[in-house]
Amino acid sequence: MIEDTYSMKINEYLPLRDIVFQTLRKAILTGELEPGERLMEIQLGEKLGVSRTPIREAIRKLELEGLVIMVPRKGAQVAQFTEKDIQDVLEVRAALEALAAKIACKRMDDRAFLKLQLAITEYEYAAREKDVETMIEKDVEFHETIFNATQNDKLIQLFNNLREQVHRYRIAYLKNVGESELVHTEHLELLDALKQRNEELAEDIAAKHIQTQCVSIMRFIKNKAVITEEE
Amino acid sequence: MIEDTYSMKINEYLPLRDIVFQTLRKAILTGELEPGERLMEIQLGEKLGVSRTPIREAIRKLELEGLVIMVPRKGAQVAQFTEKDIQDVLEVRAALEALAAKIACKRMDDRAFLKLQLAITEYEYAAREKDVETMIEKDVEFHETIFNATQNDKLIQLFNNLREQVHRYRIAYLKNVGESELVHTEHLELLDALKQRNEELAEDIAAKHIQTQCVSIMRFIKNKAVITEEE
DNA sequence: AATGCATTTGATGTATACAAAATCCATTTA
DNA sequence: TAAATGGATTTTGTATACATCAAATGCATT
Repeated sequence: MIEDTYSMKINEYLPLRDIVFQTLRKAILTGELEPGERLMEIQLGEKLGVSRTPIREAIRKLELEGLVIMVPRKGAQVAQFTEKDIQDVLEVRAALEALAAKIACKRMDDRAFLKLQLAITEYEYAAREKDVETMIEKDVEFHETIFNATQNDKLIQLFNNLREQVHRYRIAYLKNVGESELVHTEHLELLDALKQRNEELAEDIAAKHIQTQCVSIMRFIKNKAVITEEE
Repeated sequence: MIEDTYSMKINEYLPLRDIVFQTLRKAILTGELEPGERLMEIQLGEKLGVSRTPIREAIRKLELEGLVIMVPRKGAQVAQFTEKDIQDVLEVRAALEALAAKIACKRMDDRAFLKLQLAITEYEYAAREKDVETMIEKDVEFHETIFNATQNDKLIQLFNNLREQVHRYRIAYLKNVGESELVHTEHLELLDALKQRNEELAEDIAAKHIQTQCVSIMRFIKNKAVITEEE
């Protein structure tokens, strides 16, 4: 009873700054706020119905996360994300996915395996209906399950950070049927390696999987660049 | 001339929040602010001679970095860092060091090799005089040189973050002569592997090097726990 | 003496006020 | 006509004021 009240309160209570933080973050990641766009405190405050204080505190967090950059005496603007930034992030993420796969090999139990299998299957269903939103969701679920299995909180934290950094570029590239099937295949392979408890193989597949993504995203960006230039 | 003025201004101008951020961060990492200690805004503001606003914004960043945790309606307190946290961080760092070593293998030039050699030598000199401060400095320099050689900004950023997370626990364990010699030896081995451009070997040594550190720090903490209990 | 309730204190969360800097636009001058 | 200058406007950086909540204190009652 006491725990119930307590946990309720935790979920219930959210400072405005955290709501603003999540709101702005989502807006940046979905592209609603475009790279280079200025984040003006009063304007955002009016839009969200809060004062400058929570806005500023949210911006401080976004700043540390690298989603916005501060120009002295000019305020915040949405960070530009170059191709190199994406490659850098994915290079690191590949290493972390490999690490996660290695650790998960030791620690995953049947329940976790079933979770992975479910995510894979639901991904497949979504892919058939070209429901990209759900596909991404299930893809995230697949990787999240592996990271959670490591029980390494720092690793999980970094994964969440890196994942979101490239999120905006993943939204669209899965629309390509070829890519989406490749993702499916690689997920199956990884699950298999994990079940075999073959650490080296799992590491290898996990890293390669991200490298594949990197190539896909790069291709996607290059195409998009051409498209948006026409607009 | 214009560039000069400009760059001067960049270095010259620092918002109070950033000064406060760096100050508090250092205080936490050096242990001046102890784990569990509350960070009260008014009190800190009086101490540092600023108002609550910059204090709060600094705390938001420390919060995202994981150095302080927020208790709803109770404010910030210095994060407790358990043994598991250290192990988690070092497990991740080992993977990142391995990645850095692999990439550095491809990219390091003679100048970088000389920098490493210099750091190693200066470390050795400092070790002879039991100048722990300089030893740590040179150790950091060694690893930093490798990470910088990767030219992967995200990797460098994460390294800086992880490095600082365990900094407070490294201050003392190098005092042990045996540990300090082991560090020296492993640095030499890594430099050798890098010069050979042997990626697999370099990865391996780099990861093992951090694992060694992890074991040392754990041993150090266990000893310290006994000591501080007596106090 | 212990418990329960009211008051008070003090801290956080949020909003607003003020100052300095940067930007923009119009006017002026060469 | 183009460049420069000066003031108005806007925005950030910082400080302070107000509201809300939590815990502590103290007093009264049992």
